[in-house]
Amino acid sequence: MSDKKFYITTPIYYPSDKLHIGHTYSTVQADAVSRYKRMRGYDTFFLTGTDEHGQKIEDKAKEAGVTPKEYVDRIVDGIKDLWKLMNISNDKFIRTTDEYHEKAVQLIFQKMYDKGDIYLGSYEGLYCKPCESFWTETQAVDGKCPDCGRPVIKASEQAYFFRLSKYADKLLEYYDSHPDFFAPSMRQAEMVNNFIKPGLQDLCISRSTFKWGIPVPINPDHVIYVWLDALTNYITALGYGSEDDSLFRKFWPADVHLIGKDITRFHTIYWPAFLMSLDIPLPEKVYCHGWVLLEGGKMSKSKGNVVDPVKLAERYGVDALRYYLLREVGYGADGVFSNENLINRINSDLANDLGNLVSRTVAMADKYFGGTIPAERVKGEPDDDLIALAAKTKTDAENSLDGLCFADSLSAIWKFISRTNKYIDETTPWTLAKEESSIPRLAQVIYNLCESIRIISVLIAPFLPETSDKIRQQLGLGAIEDWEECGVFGKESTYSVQKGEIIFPRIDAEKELAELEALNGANKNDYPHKEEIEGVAKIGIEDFAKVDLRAAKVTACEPVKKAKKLLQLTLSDGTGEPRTVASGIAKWYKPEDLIGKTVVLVSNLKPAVLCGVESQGMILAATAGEDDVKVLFLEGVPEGSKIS
RNA sequence: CGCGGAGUAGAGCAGUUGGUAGCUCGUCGGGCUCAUAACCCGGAGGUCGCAGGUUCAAAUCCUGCCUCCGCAACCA
Repeated sequence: MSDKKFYITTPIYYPSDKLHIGHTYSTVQADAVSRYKRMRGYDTFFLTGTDEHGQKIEDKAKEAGVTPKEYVDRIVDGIKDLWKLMNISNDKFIRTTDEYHEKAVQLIFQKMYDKGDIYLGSYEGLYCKPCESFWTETQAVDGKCPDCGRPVIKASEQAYFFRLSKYADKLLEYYDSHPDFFAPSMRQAEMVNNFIKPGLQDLCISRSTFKWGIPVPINPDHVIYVWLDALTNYITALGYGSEDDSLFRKFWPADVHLIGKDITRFHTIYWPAFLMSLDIPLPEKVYCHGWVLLEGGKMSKSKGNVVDPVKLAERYGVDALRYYLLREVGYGADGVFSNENLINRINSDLANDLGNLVSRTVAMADKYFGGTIPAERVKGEPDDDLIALAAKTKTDAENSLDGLCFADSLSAIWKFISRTNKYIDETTPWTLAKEESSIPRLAQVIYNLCESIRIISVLIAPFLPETSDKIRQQLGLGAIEDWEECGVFGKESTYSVQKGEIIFPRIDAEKELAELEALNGANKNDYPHKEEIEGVAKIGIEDFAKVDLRAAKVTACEPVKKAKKLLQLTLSDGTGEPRTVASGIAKWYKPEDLIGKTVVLVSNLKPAVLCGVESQGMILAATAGEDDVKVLFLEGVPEGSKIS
């Protein structure tokens, strides 16, 4: 083994539900890099796992009538199966409920505490259980979580805090001296401007409102709260804080933390600050990839997209799904998933270009030479060009992959695949086969094709491991010895091919899409809101009577400064006193659309300050579509009329 | 003026030391027949968001504006 090491991590996933295509995307990327680094001789450690504590899981387990551990065990099994299915080559799977992790986290807490970076304070606020987040009064007016819209509960508790504020300057220094820390680099400005410059708040790192967590060592009434527990997995997995920390000494610091862009803040601010507090070196790079979006917006069952990675892999093959994810989504950018795109990619890139290239080459070797290419060969015109591109492709693919640009790397490889297909047209083997005298030339052509395909089999191995094996089998080759063999054109002296199954069968796109449509149609219903309506709890008339609804006329209206979504309305509600209400409808209405109209006012809503405007109530509007809101207008109703 | 990103052929994207606008898919036409109705070649299709400016020359630099997106923030 060489002294080159490589340590890469994925986020640890929260096992409250089954994982979806986005999680698969993260993990597949990490897998591709890991395989590549291993092939290049790096001593590689690839970590993934699950973040299993928290109130949400405690609650879900209670609902299901099992212990939290029993609950997560079931889901974690499913996650492990998914990674097995996707051919993920992780070296370790950490669970935050693993004993060594819990012990190490307690030790970490103690170290930070001893250093004076943790203090006991008190936390007051409104708490959203599903999101495990505290909100301030202004954030959660109306008693709803700004994130998910579900009700929040009042909570005030003693809690331990981490002195995050202390590390602001050191963080900035680190960013400046490590220009590659953020990937893509634009995330740096985002974090600095939004969080560090306005002033970092100390971070709450304990809870006493639930039990499902790692106990705070110095106070058993508290459990350690999410980020200190979760982020530290990256070092506890290597044995930090345990008797045997040899892996930690070998692999830390991490070369890449691969994460989704939504958790950038935690990995580029909190995590480095934790490490500074512990006097541990910081990771080299945090790569924040984009999201896999669905056609027409977010994932939703009623849209009818099949996004369960297991179903996709079963239907189209694991490598087809891996290829699609790595090829279709750009560096750090969001990508759109659609069945149609997936099928097109499979057909054109995998079936037509790659699969068919292997198929026609093997078929010719078989037909003209009975499978084994003779030793007597003659070189010819386009050979050098093909060989030159093979060499260039290797460097191009490497450079892109070193920079985590998966799509670019694949794109370079596919250029070579195209060039190889073209080589067949240029050399017309079927013509050569007709003349006895040109048989040696034919042998050379077929040999060059086999060499090209062998090189391709190495280049695609990090991305499509199964396909690489299948191809090599048809070429009569064994396992790949090492990465560098894709730089040697002429490595094999000859080939004895073995015809095999079609690697990527073409998909009849029209038929397939129709079938998917039918599948979705089966569980789609004609009333899209049915589910959500049924999910709302019944209330009595006395509850409804608490809400005072009044007709009110809009006398003035203007946009709220520093707010994109808010309009400030002045209403006449029959009391003679003007009322100011802020409403988040700027996207759909202009001030002049509203002035003079009569709207429905919730008149007894507790006032709240929004962007500097005191909003004394709210007006009613209907969510007509996913991104469409209609204010309810009244006609012929005097101001102040009670509505019930 | 909160911070940042982006607007290039029907779709998805490349393209900054300024110098005839490219790729993939789709589309149209041709070639070939080894192959998975695959492969290869060619055509059509863009006033490079808008308006100014610098320059012999701007998608590329500068200024202003419009639109979209992400983060943050208040969708009461």
